[in-house]
Amino acid sequence: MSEDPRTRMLAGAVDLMSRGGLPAASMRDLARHSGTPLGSTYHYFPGGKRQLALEAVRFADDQLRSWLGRSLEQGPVAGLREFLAVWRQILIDSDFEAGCPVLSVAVTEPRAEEAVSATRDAFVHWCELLSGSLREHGTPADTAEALALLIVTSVEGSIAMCRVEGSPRALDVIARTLEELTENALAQCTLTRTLDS
Amino acid sequence: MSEDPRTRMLAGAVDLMSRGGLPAASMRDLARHSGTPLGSTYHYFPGGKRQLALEAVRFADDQLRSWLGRSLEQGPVAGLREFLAVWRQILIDSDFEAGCPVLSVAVTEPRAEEAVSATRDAFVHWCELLSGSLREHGTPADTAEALALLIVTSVEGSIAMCRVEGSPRALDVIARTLEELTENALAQCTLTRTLDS
DNA sequence: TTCGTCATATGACGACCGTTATAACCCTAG
DNA sequence: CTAGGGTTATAACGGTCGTCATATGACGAA
Repeated sequence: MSEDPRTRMLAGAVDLMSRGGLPAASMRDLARHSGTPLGSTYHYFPGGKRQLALEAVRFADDQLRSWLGRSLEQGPVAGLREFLAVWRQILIDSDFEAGCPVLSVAVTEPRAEEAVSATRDAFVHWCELLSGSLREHGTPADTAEALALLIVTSVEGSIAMCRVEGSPRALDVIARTLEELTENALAQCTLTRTLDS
Repeated sequence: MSEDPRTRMLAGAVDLMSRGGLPAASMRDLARHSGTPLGSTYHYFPGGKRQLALEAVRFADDQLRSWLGRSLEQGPVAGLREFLAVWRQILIDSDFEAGCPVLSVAVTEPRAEEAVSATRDAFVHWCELLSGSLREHGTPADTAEALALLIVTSVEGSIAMCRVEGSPRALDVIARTLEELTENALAQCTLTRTLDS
């Protein structure tokens, strides 16, 4: 609750962004929402809203990468489950008013903004974490990449769909399919390895 | 180019929305963009921006449903290809500045707005069109629904990802996977029917 | 022609935006 | 205690937003 103001502002910006994209995260709302004075904003973020948006996206990216990386130590399926569980919790905790902050910025901002390239980095990071874990467990590189991309994109789409439906249905339905596909990719590789030996 | 002003405004609103969500579609920009006077906006849309947003989402929904429905007459795979091709074209024609207008509104707007429930309707419509075609070709209902949901969500996520990447890569990669999954679902059902007879 | 209706044009209103300047405050160093 | 830099508070700037009132034009009906 009482971290340093700068971190509080970043976390607040992530939360506001996840509810309506960057336009919904006004400097005044952000100051009120994070319990910091409006005047301080430009003390911590001299670059103004652009810098704040950029750092907020990276903040959300780092946070999810940390969660995802830790749970991937227990294998790709555990990582997938964590990936899904995190977003499901965010949806439910916010009564389906919040979604993925990275997607919100990706959709909302003009493509030239630095914050947008940070969203691309975030998506790529998540894909690489997942596909890397799949490859470590024997999945061929192209299959791993395709499956990781399918996971990230369908989860992002599902988050938005859940938000407008006011229900975690979409996320739960694709969860089953994605788990099957992942287990399938892993089983196929163990089969291959068995045949090779 | 010279349809009635009301339709021009709706099409213009869809285009602006697809580039940065509803906040990016200001009434002034829309008037300029669609070649209609600002004062006329409230003549055609007395409900103001809310009504315009609602109708614009339905407009985009109807348009895609028409395209999708027509191509689905040639089977689920043809429909899937059309679904992907439409978005790919929009991305490329706009130099990756435009995405899915429905997703933009879904992410941008507070959940209480009527326009948001129109986005939910759109997503549901597309899922139903796809899953309906799959069922018509013998796929079991639950499999059809899960696959259709996976298609719509992953395509939506991919559109956003392509936009920030400035490349159709994501869409092309998931296209292959989705086609395989669809053909698999169809093959499995014909196999089942063969065994039954 | 005169009127009335539909469409276009213009300008203004209050509200909020991002941003900045400036004044008050706290707290540690000397 | 005093001095001074880092932080907080307040007010204001120009600009854009959605919205509306009003004025001007087009044009068929009486």
